[in-house]
Amino acid sequence: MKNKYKDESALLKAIAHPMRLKIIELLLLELPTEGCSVNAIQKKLTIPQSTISQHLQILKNKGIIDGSKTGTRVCYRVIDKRAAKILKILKP
Amino acid sequence: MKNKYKDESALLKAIAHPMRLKIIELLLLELPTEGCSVNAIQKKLTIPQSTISQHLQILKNKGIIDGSKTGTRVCYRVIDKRAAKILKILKP
DNA sequence: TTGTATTATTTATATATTTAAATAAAGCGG
DNA sequence: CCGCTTTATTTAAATATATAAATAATACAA
Repeated sequence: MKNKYKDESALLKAIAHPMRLKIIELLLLELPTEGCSVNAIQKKLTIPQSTISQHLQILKNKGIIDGSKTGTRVCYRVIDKRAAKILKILKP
Repeated sequence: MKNKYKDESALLKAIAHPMRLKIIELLLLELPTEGCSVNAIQKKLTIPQSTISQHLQILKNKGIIDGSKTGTRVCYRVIDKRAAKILKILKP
């Protein structure tokens, strides 16, 4: 049977968290001017680094973001178009 | 502080379930020809009535759907435009 | 009124998610 | 090499979610 919405719900579930929505917003909007590193994200939010890394891994595992490492830093960016579209619907 | 994404994540979380996505799809697409009652929904899916009712209450509590009762039946319909838009993004 | 159909709620259990601290790993500067 | 910075992972505990059975509530029909 088709139309089981398994993948789709997994995508939504990964996005459906206040912190992760905020992270996606940061990566979409402030990535050009400010940084895209974990550290840059952490400076914006007020939560421990490990928590941020964990959220980033959740997003990465679903293919919503991707990270490119240079030195010790990792620059994350949003690669799933649907995530960006959904964010625009939520905050038009 | 603004932009906490609390409401937005609650909306997504309510939608982020295979069964609930399917229910929303049914209500959006088959509501004209087929029925919009809990029973009509149950005939499409293969899960117990109580489970469907519970999913419907979750969607209703977030204002995603609304139900109008006539007799013993309740006709549900999607009232949140964002939910419909998100579904269209997921299944274009 | 009695029974039947439809939907909602309660209860219990299993599973998943969230969080932060602690620790590990990996690269760079001195 | 040593210490520092940056990021990831593991662990444990708290909280939330999902599921189905059982039960309740309601309206209608006979």
